[in-house]
Amino acid sequence: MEKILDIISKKMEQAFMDAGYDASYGRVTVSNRPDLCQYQCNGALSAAKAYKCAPIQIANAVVEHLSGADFSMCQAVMPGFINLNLSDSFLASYLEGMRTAPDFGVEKIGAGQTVVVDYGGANVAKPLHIGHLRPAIIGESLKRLHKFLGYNTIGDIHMGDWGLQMGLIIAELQERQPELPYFDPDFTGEYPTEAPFTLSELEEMYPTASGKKSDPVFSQKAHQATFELQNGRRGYRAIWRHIMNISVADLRKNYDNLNVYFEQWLGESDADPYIPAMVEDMKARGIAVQSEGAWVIPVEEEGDKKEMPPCILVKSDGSSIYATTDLATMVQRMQDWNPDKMLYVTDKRQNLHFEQVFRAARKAGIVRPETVLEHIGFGTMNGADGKPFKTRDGGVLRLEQLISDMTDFVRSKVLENKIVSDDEVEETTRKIAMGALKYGDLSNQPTKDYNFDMERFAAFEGNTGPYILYTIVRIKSILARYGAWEQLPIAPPANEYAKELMLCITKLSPALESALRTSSPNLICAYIYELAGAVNKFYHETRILTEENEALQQGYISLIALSKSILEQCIDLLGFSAPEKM
RNA sequence: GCGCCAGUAGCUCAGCCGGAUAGAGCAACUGCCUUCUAAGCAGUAGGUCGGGGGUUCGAGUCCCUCCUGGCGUGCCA
Repeated sequence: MEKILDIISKKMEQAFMDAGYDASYGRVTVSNRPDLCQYQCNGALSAAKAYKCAPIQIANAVVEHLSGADFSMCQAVMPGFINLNLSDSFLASYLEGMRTAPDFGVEKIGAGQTVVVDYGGANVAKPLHIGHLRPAIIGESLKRLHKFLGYNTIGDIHMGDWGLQMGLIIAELQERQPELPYFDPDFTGEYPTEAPFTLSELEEMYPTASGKKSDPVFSQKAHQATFELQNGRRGYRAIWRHIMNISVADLRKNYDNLNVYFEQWLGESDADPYIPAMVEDMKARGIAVQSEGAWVIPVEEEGDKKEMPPCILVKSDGSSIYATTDLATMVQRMQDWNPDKMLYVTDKRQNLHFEQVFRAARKAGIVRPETVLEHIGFGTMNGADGKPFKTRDGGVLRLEQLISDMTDFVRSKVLENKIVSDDEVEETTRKIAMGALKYGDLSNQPTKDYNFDMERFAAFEGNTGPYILYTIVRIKSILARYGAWEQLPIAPPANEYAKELMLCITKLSPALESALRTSSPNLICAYIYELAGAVNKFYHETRILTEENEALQQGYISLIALSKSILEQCIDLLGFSAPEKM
């Protein structure tokens, strides 16, 4: 469906032309003075200079040429604003269009395009910690938004599964259990199918090994093991598969728990096979040059304001680096999926790195010239005190722990309210906790640092996830009591609160498109906060179930039903869902 | 040094391509439950939009400059 602003802008542009002015002045915006009007056009003000006359004259002339039953009011006011109100019938028919169209008539602007969202960054053999929360939540939301707007979407977790960490674990395992067949170079039989360690042992081994990096002997062994693993040593590959199996199962469980699902579980190891040919090609074509012992891709460009260090492709010791892996991953993605857009959701401190990699990719022709490459650099999540998040003993907080803290907090509130039956407490708690956590994160601009304050996120008032959920639950409750509501058409607004709500509903498309364009799920949050507010005002001022005029009541019901559907759709884009009661 | 980002109410943050009176939430205070869930609604109070210049009919928004904070700046990811 065409957006309302586009519909009225076209009419306004036509009116400007009919009045003898350039159509470009006819852009209409949502009013910033809702007490005066619903929509406004400021074009007469900017046109005044070009046409050397008073803005009010232009506005008056334009209003003369505006026509149609779509407006209940259009007037020119000093110094030259053009104020507009939609007619009730137009509003109702537009909403009825949204109600009956698939996906509320939101235009599929991404149809035919493929986007890859790279948003995991989890490391194998290391439990997810608090730092993995933002990429998971933001990435999942951006992926769902793209999908809703018609893109073919591929979420790729891009695990860290190939570096020194693997060598460290292998070296550590060898010290503990040297008798294992994996370490016998002459072993030719089948390796055990059972891993020689459990998940918790694995999680303990890695930090232990990591702590021994300063020991030159151990460090040498770890580097050697990494090298041999990457060069295909049979026993080490077998250990690696054990680590992967155990670790991926655990990661999957944790991401499932967050309602985060990846289409692809690829990692750095999957990019590895593409590296040699890519590097050779870049050397041969002169894209990569030698510098200070390394092979680098110069990426500085005309007009750079800052120093742009080259992108290092091969380190001076001959090994590859994260830029190499990222470029090779692009090769794989272009070859397998040929995406039109790639989004990287990582910490904003990697901004320069991705700037370099993107430039290198374009220079080397790895991606098409029109392929969109975007780094969504998110800010740091700090503790409630504004300082980096630490546990009491100074360690890194595990993601599981954070979720369980939030869940416990929410559960006590749910029990306190005594609305939910005993057997539904857990499911309800889980949904509210997830809503609180995700909304608390996503309602901030992704690029900004923010403070994680459980008290505030799970507070059941104000601009929070639970407030949105509560709004949905209230509507559900009424609809359940009312009965069959699915076929009821939208009626013209019966009161001011209904009209406000209806106007708010029409802003769905622009809100989602802005969110996509700027990669900002917080715009979805802002939209549903406004929508929920409009619903609650309407709810408070209008008696719905006791309304005796049947036509009026049906209009109320269809309106809140549509509101509920949109709210539910939007929170699904944010990655959570509403309980039945709360 | 250079670059990027931020600075808006006591706190946490919105503010779209420059438009009319800078908006929410929290905290504080005040009303509204025998009526669809009060996790709600309504209201009061709270601002030199970091400072100073400039452009414009009009600046929180654009330009310059200064101050403060965070981050980055060739072989970690």
